[in-house]
Amino acid sequence: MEPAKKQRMTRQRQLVLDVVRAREDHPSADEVYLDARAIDGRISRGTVYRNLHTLVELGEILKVRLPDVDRYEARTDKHYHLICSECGSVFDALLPYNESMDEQAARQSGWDIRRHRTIFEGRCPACQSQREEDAEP
Amino acid sequence: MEPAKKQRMTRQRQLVLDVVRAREDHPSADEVYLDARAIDGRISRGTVYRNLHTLVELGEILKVRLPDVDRYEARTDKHYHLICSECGSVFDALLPYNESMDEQAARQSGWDIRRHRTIFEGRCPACQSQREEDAEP
DNA sequence: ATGGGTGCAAAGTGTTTGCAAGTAT
DNA sequence: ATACTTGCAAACACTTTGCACCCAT
Repeated sequence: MEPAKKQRMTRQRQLVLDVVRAREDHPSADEVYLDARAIDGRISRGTVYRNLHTLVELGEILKVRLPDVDRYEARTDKHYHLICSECGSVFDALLPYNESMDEQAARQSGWDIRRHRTIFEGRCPACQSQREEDAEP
Repeated sequence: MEPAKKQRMTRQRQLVLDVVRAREDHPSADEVYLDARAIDGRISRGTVYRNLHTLVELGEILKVRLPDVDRYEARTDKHYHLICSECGSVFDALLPYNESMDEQAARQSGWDIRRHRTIFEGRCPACQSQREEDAEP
């Protein structure tokens, strides 16, 4: 295992953390960069990417792997996500994390299961109402 | 909605399909390309990517979205996956697809949920035994 | 002081696409 | 004959990285 070097809290790292915490949605790395850039002006994309990784390692934020890009959020407990296949927006699901699925999967497979990640796909309320007209004939 | 043009079954498309069907694991696009290339020699990466997409649309194969790259498989029913965080190998889970989670999520969120995708993360049996020595003290 | 962090820009990775030629129907 | 498909290579989108300088501890 690695020596686990001690991390510093730099101005930039704090800024990245603040930006993620300030957003209710699930910003991509680039969106975090743009927000941070609006405040710092000199911060670079590389720094944002590096700090997002570091903060995930530190357990300060969560990375959500989605079809197109990775997104980040300040909520760090295990939970599920909903993604709208129409507009691409992402929300946290209310449905509680199902621990027993990990036990079941472990028992059946012989794997040492650490966790699972679940993403629900569908249409969000906004996109549903926007499409009331094109129902099947 | 689009006109839905009629697809042709070209030699290359058939080859891509055959290659995915011939593999028990979950090959990436590039792995499919290499297998196909071993048989065709003239097939290009672009063609493999295009045909993987087409075959997914046709429902002939399934795309599995994983952390690093997308992978493909011939099994097309809804099912879960296990990924080993050590060696990266991917397996189908035995655990049955839980339809009621979609209903629950829909009820709670007001979304029109079509499906969910679940990936279990852990260590496969091979990697577990390979590491028996570094147990916690 | 010193080793982790930053900004910059170049390099990677995996995937998509424009185009002229080829081919399934 | 028609229009979908191919091979090629260039273009893309997102992310990582080498390097010299900087700064939190």
